[in-house]
Amino acid sequence: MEVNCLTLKDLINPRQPRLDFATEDGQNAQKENIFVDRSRMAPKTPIKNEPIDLSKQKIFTPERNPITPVKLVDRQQTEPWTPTANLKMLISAASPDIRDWEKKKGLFRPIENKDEVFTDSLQLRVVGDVAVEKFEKRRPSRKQKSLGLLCQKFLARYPSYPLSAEKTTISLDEVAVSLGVERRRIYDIVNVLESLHLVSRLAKNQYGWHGRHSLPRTLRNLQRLGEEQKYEEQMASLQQRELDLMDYKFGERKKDGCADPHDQQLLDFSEPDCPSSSANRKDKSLRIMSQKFVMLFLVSKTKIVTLDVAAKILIEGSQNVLDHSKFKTKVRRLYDIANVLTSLALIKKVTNVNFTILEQKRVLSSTYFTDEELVDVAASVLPELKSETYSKVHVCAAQKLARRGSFNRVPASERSHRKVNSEPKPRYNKKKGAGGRSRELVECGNSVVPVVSFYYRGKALDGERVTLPSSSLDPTPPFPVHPVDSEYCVNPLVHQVFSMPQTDLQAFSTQNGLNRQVGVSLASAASDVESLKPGLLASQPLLYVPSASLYMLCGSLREGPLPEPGSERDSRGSEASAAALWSTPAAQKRLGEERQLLEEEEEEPAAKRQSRDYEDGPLSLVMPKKSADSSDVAFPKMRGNRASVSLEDMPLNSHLPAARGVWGKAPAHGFISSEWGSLPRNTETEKPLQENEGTTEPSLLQCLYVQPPAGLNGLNVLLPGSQTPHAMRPPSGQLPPLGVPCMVLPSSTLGPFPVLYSPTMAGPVSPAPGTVPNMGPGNFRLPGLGSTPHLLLGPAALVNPNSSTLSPADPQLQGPHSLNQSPVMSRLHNATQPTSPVYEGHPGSVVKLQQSPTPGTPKSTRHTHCETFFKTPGSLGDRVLGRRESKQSQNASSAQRRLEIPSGGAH
DNA sequence: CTCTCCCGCCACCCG
DNA sequence: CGGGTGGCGGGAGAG
Repeated sequence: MEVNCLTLKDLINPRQPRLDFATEDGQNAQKENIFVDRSRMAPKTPIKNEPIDLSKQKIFTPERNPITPVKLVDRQQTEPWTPTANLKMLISAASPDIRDWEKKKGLFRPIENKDEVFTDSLQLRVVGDVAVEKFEKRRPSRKQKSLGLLCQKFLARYPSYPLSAEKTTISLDEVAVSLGVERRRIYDIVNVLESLHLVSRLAKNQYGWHGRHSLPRTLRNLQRLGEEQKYEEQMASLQQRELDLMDYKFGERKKDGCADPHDQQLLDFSEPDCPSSSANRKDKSLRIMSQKFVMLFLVSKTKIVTLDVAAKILIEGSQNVLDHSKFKTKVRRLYDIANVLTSLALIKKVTNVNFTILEQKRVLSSTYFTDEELVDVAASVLPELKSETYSKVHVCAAQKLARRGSFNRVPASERSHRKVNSEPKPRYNKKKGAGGRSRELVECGNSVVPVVSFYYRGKALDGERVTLPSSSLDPTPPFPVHPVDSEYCVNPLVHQVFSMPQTDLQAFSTQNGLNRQVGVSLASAASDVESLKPGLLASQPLLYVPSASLYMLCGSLREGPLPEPGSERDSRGSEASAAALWSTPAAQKRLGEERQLLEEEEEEPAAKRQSRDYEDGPLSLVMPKKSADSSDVAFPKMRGNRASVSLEDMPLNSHLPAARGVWGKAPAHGFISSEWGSLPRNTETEKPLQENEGTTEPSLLQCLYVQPPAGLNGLNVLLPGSQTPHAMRPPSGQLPPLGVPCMVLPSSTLGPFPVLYSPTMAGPVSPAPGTVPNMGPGNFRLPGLGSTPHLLLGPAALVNPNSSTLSPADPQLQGPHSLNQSPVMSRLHNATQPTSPVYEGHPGSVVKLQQSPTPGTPKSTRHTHCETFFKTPGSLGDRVLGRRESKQSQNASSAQRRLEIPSGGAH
């Protein structure tokens, strides 16, 4: 307040801004994102050129607008003294909020300092509008300060696909200043980018920009790692655990204690990896977390991951303890990571509805997918579907559920249990009865909404869609698309969806280890909840609404040119060169730690990998140093080359078909990539949807609705289908025949959950009916997609997991992806191998029908590729600020504030 | 109220 | 050892 007063006075006399200000607000100065108003201090000098004098900087941040700090433009704005400017200043002085708001504006502006003109114009514009805007907008919303936006700005500075020859160095100090934020924020961004190898650390304060060239490869590697680590299984087991927990609570603990075993397994897994459970700082690094997080998406059939689930998995990976505080912290980090990944267009937040099924704990606030969007997607996928229909279905279903109370929000009272639980509770322990349960469920995973990411990327991100023919994102659609003409009917029978009996569902879920969500939802489907835990009730089967924290992978994550053999090599070459360029000791080091692992593995022959699987803990690969060592051991040969080497994913794939089968998985590169890659998708991004052909479009999300077999009472199943027709087919006809009338629902509704499959269903899903008999219980996945969730299980399976018959015969089916809950699966690393016998006999194992992604699949569709929004390569001025400055800034706070950036261009 | 997640303290560890 | 990094979690904005 006082400060404000002073400010006002000062403002009154605009011409003489008080330098004193700088000192006045010391505190504020420290805050991040606060922009220093250099202009006041030295109004005319462009900020860039000026050295930053932190001591002088003022905290005040008025923003750039009026006077925008930024450099610039000196005078233009200068005009601060224009009436408008004055007004602004006054306002700003008077209202902190306004000040902030202005700041934000600045942040958003394009960062390119270079475009002075641009900047200037913007500023001018801003100035003109500002007054008005100020009043209106008031402070920048918190969102404006988000890491995501900051990241976008950051990315806007560099070309997504820099020329191989060009080497761009990133000065953290400079960037921080440029963006007007504290360096700390930049670390967050850079760490995530580094985890994906978009940048690499060259030296202190210096990072090298690599761009997305190697992203596809990186993603493939991550996918592989994720598979090896059995993340998918972990997710499944996590869910299972929760289910078990539920049972437990109810005193119905499963006899087998499958859950326990699962847990145990998980533990086992993690332990190795994380050797010292040490919470080694590194283990917890954002970089690693980021990689793991990405792995989850890659491995997920649905490509949808909830932060809650991710957090749990990550926590488990490093430690067994799952206390609330840790969980909370993890989630916080995941949000940070998710924001960056979102900026990269690699993932997208998926949220359709405001209610969540299982949990209700969260109300979704943001809606990324509008009904319209969904419609578009649907249309693209299935031409037949009218968008209207689609939307109606979706909406209706949601509404219906809502009406039915499916989506209930958990009463606050119940929710509160969370806090209660926060005590160091043992994992899943809930103190609260029902309430607790609901929570648990929630955490597990909530929802899922299979959605096509690609399309949305454009909207969501609003960035321009970039298309790079060669480097486009992976075409692989997240969900398999069913051929239009397939048996599946697009019949929106929403109501059917609701009809599942709880018990059945529950049984399924429990027995089969379906996702918790699924199980829950199913259970809840039954209107009676009583039998079930209260919390659970609400959900309906099919429609899962993702919680706010739900994110989906955009596209397959594959970017860039892929896999054709030839192309791959090329990319490698480029990578190699890039690597070479950047091969500084520091960079190497890190790379070695993290990256190397990935790369090396890639090259590793399948056989080797297998052996190695055991060695490496799930997490180990990701882990930096430690892992590196281990990796060395494991993969000695790779090491030297890693840098140059790119991966040979292809070979691997071939070796491990099963593993890679899932769509989305990197795997199939050979096939998939080539397929996809070859398809010309360029620019699809622009109209991703339209492409449609429905069949071809991979990315769509579709859900197939399956009619329930007799046994299931009314259990309707939706299958996500998104594959292209071709893809869908199981390679060998392994697919079980599904004769199901299917409804196409947005995949989102289904989520990653398993679908129920009933033998009764007659029609074979795939054109070529698989030889696969219906195994009773078994999950199968839709053909074509790896992503496809495996779903259903035969009753038998339900009953006795072990008994379930898998068809061992098909190795493919067995892919790791199977949702199978059984923890056991996870154990079996080998499982990945197609041939591995391990699967056989695997209890309860889920059978994978096919790996959909099957490489073999012919057409892959292309996907739209998502790229970064901004491709501007702007170069930055490179002036790096003196480090000391930066340092000061830290202390002093704000050096950062300098905003040169203010360039106005908001994009 | 819960979900997000900004912000910045302060420990860690590198150079 | 100074200082760059970055884990961590309080606390507040947003819905």
